Amino acid sequence: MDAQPKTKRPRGRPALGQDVRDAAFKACGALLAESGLEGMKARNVAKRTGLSIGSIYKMFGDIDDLIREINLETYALLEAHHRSALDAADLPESEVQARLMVLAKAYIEFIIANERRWMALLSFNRAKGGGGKRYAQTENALYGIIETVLAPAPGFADARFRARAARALWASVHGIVTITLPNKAHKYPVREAIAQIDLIVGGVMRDAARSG
Amino acid sequence: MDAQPKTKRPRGRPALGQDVRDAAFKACGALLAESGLEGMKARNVAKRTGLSIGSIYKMFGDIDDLIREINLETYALLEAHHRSALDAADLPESEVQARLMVLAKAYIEFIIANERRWMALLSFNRAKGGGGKRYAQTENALYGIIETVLAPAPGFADARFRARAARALWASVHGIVTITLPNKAHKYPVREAIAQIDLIVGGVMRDAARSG
DNA sequence: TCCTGTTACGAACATTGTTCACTTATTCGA
DNA sequence: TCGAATAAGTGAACAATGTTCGTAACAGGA
Repeated sequence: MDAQPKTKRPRGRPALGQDVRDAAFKACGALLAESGLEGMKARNVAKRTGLSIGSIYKMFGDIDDLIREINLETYALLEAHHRSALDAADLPESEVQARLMVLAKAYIEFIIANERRWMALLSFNRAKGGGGKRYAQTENALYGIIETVLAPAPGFADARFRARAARALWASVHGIVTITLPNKAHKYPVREAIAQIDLIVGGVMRDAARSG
Repeated sequence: MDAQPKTKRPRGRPALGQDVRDAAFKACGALLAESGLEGMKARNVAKRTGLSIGSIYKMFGDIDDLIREINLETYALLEAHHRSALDAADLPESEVQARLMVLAKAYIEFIIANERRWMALLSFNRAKGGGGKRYAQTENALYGIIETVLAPAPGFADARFRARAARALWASVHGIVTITLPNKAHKYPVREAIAQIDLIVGGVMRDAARSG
């Protein structure tokens, strides 16, 4: 039901529909994947979608808003990728360290598969600050995954400690991946990143288990 | 001696001297500190120094080159700050974990005191890639400090392992600081960052001591 | 004094974000 | 059926900024 909206259209030229907006947004994603933020110019998006510059501005506000929206999508994709990797690994919940490594590797995979998207997110956030509440929400979702994985481990019974550890571990993985993957000094940057992550995660987990 | 250069000036209009270049570079630093990369426009630098735009381009190549040079200076300042903090703390070399925490706190202090400089470094490097060999060199100097501090700790005798651990720890601290300090969710972001760092560093150090 | 080579200068160009007066498409009322 | 009203799309035009390059300024030599 309610396939046809009961609200009569007001008079005036018909507005561009959600479908057009979606197409334009998709075009942005394609542009980003092809040539990074450099390629995501208002005029490029307009050309791709057959719209005028003015319409792009009507739909997305200014370019920064558009980039924030793309970045939000990137976060969502990242979260989805993490969840599906964890599902696919199908490890018992007691295998906490192994499950954390699955997440870390999923992060690396995601970055490699979505390099420009990821760079766009980082560089934009550094330069102009994050996107407020909606960003924070998505970040918390990510931390939530880690907290859940961490829960059964010995030494992580306290929820407050677990929350802090989840954030610390996530940030550490993020730092390692951010610094190591683009570093040309390593012949196998992925291996090196994983080794470093293993060093940190292993250390923290074993220590918590013993001191717990 | 050799106060006056023996090489006669070639004919032609006198070139802008190194002193002018230094002044212009300093002006860039001031501009950066005042208003971030946004303020470091070619025209602003020209106005500040009383030079023409053309001269700025002659001296620094394009704007990206200029930013890379500023970033290189930032790295150097950071390294100096680390070294002096370590000296000032005056802890025995055996107090490895405490000395690592001194370094981490020095990092935090530096970021707070040089917020825009630091953001410029990160966002530019994310967006356009680092500055090649000279960057790598300075980064290695930073890792070198940590390796040195790490050396006396039990479990870090192997040089290769120590090098990896130094990079992993540095990256972790970097990640934590990068994510936590700008995060408005925390009432005391500095304390939170230090607590997270302590969790990671403490875990890794104690684990290494036990696993030998 | 004039010539020549070097360098600084800044007007001019290209690109890109952004706005807004105008055109277009549609509905409503007569 | 038609014109008025109105909402929305359009793209020329503006502003800011990176970058280039023809020209003027300057210093040494003839």
